[in-house]
Amino acid sequence: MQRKILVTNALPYANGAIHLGHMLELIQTDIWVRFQKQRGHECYLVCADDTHGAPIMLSAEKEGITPEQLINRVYVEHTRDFASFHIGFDNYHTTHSDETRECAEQIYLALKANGLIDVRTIEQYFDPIKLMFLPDRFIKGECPKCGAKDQYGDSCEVCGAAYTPTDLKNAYSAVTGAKPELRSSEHYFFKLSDPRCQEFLQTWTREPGRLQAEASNKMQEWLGDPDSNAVAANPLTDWDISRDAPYFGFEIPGAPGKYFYVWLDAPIGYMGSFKHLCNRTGLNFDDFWGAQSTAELYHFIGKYILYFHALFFPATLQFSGHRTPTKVFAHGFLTVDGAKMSKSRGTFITAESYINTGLNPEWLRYYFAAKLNGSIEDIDLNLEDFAQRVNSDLIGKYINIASRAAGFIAKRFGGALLGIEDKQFRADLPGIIEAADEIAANFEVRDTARAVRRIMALADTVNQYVDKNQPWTLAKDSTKDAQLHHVCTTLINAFRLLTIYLKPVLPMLAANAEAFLNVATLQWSDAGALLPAAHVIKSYAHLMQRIDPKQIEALIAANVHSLEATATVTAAVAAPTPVSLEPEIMITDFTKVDLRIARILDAQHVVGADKLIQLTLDIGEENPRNVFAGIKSAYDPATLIGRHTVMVANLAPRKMKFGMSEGMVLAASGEGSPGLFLLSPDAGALAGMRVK
RNA sequence: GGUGAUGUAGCUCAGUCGGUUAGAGCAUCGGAUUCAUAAUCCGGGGGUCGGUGGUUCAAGUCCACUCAUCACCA
Repeated sequence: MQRKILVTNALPYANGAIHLGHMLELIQTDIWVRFQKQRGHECYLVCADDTHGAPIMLSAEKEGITPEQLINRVYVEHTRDFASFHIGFDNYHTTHSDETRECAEQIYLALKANGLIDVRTIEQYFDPIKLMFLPDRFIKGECPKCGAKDQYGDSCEVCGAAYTPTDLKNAYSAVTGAKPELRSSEHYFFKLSDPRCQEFLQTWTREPGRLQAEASNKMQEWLGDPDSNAVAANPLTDWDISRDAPYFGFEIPGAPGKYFYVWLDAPIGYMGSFKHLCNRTGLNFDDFWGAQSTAELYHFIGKYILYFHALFFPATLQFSGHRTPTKVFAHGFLTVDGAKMSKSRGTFITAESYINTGLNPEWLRYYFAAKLNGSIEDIDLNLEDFAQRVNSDLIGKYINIASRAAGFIAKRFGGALLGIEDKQFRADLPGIIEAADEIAANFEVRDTARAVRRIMALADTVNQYVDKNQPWTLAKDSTKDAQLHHVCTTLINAFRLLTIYLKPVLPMLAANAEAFLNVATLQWSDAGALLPAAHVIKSYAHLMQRIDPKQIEALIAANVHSLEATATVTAAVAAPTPVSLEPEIMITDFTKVDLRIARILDAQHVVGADKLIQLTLDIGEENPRNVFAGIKSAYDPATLIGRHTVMVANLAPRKMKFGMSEGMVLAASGEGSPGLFLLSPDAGALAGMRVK
């Protein structure tokens, strides 16, 4: 039966770069969603940038731009990073949108009509120069417990004490340095202390399957024990959902100068993003969010925001006429080499730096998949282990299978396969077909670590099969052609099955493997059948490069003191040597140049060429273009496959030493400064789009 | 300080309901092989299961305490 599934992952805050901690969650979510789609289910992944709040407002001000300008810029950066790691969002939106505003207002008004909104006056620190109330994080002072200086308003980094800003000694505003004043103001509260909320959450958080066991335990701490006769030891307090102007966010209906707190509209951003998708595609919003919805709804989050997703958000949904999440999936933190990510050690690794250093995003996808098991345990990225494991598993075990068989199939049998009986295959390589259900079950419960272990164990048995049958020996005896053909066909079929199993984790590699196998997009159900007799496969080209430990070193180097590095680059760019421009042209001259977005289908070294890389480019034509590009000094072909760039599509074909070049790709370079930089369109651009 | 987790080989991790001699991959060592990008196969070495105490015929597994790490809360 086809399931109807909506998935979200936590909204990244629009105030900083995407780093590998974000990628852990994005990759986990993407693998799960790709798996569901591959299984034939109706499944959507939506997310958005979280754009509201004081930090955004103040950051923008510091840069001398509007919050809108800031979040627009960050949106471009974020979506670029997601695309480069193959995160397949069905919609990536922003919380600063009409859709999110509509949802937030509707929810607020419904809660209000339900008697769950309370207004009361509270006292808060106020910056007398900036004329704004200060969030806890923007008040600093001396720790009331240990006396450490320059501590934030919520907790002390030196002694670990937690307190409120008013406890700080010699408090000052982190924005202006002024001494903050206590001022009172009316705030709006969501009445979580209402018995209806308490009762609902006590039941909801304990329902089997809603939360992971560890998460459910943790929630009981906040909710108190419903089985005890005493009043819950730790009853929920009402949740302050308003902030005073100036605040970058949505004004609360009927409350001039009051804005929704960013954490109210952030999860509602899931709904806003989905609504945007509905408006685009005609999906029915209420089928997924209405109180009567029978669709499945899942939120992937980090464990540190369980509080919001397992308590506040379900309660706001429940009492505003919506359905609640089917399940909330929390994951742990990412550490690098056993420690918190650190900017000074270079382990605070941004997604952008990972890609720019030339590392393949699927290496990271595989490594994370190999470690994620669906629990909320922390995950460590051990860089040495990362290189060894990816090289050994993916290249040594899995890809090697195709590589070992393909040569014989091409040279001896013209690329054509033998027909293999299902029964025969199961006898030759027991377990490979049979494992499909078990591996699927592992993916379903997000135990990708177990799935990967199982798949690699299968790859081991395939390599043992090669060793046992020694195709290279068979190849020397002309009477054993049929046997050789059988062995190699079995191997290609095994490779195809493993590709099906790995596809959620390695979508680009799988796409390239599909091209090699000359098959249509592989669905999970394709594991039920082998390739037919006389099926012809394409010639084999290496599907993935090994990790060179030097690349890891370069990655760390690129992230050490990343702030200074950025500053240096900016300075270098700011002082270019004066350039002499080409003679002025008219627009008609320019439009003669037909620039197109090209997707790099394949990139290969050119034997005998010092500077060239051979590119296969898709610009939406029937046949892909063959283009030679002089970018070998700056790019590793393997890292180019799958990315988009810009090409001159109407350049006269030119015969080169190594073949016909049907266009050129564009790259930036500077006189005297090293480096060569291919152009990339922002996320969303499709192969064949005109650039003008 | 309280609560929730985690701790198993050099590294990364399995270990179900308590049940033979605690497993795998990688790394390392020895051998084989040459189809494959030095890839692959066979074999060896390597562990007081963080520590202490308990329950039990039997504990990596259950209980108590304790140490270390992480998070949340006060």
